[in-house]
Amino acid sequence: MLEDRGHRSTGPRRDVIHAVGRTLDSFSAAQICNELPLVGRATVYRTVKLLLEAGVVCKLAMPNGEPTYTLARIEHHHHTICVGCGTVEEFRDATIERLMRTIGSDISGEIVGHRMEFFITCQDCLAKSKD
Amino acid sequence: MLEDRGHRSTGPRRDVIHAVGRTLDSFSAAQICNELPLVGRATVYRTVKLLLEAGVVCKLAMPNGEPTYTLARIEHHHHTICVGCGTVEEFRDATIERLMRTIGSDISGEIVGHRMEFFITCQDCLAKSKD
DNA sequence: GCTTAATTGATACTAGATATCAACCGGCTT
DNA sequence: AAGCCGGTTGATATCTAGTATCAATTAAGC
Repeated sequence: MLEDRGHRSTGPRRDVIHAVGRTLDSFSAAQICNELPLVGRATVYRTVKLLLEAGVVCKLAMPNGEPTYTLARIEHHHHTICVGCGTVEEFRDATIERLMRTIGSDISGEIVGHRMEFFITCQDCLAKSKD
Repeated sequence: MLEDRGHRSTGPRRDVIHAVGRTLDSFSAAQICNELPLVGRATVYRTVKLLLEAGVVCKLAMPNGEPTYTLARIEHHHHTICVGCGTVEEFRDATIERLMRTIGSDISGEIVGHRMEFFITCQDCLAKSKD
């Protein structure tokens, strides 16, 4: 429990964090609420927000706009989202980081961050679509 | 009114489209509702959705996640969003498009689209921050 | 002008998320 | 071990963005 950023280690928080840790690729706040009926909705959202601020999870939007959270395993990364099955994966590419630096000159103002998502059809879905 | 994609040209729709056309960089659906108290909320959302489907406007998320719409003046483009004043601008760079093609090999699966936003501090805000 | 199907808008509703606030409890002190 | 105290909790209410319903309206073709 690497959380203490000035916050208390409480039962509900541990529960939420464990539930999040158990997820494979992505999860929604509602999902966590279902898994933990004993923990209040508000607490789930609050805890997820803390994790978000701590950089432990990422919040991103599915192609249809529905918000989703994912565990951030890699420091700085982007995401691939399969439009077929919704699977989210982390992805990092040096080319992108290089691009960010070179592109700075094309933009008036100072780049302070960026967000980038790739919508893909994953191998599994490609295979399935061949039926 | 380049709208007719199989939809009727009605008063309320024209109102919404004019209101959208009047916006400078970005707008929210709620904003349009305020400007047009005579038009029902549902109709505003419906019309914006039509414009979205027609590719006339883009929907994107501000740094805080709040959804915003912008007029799409350029065919395929990305956005810069000033974290200071929230101004949204369109932006297009051949380097990015090239990147998309080269990056395909790093991703397992087939890229069907991408989303990319730059968070910046614009010139105005940079100037202001020097006080 | 008439017909008809698309459209409208009031209302209700959903989902994601935050505000409120009294009760609660983690962590420290003693 | 007992006690304090502010951070935390969770039931509830509220908010924002957006969609569903459905009777009443209206655009567009005849």
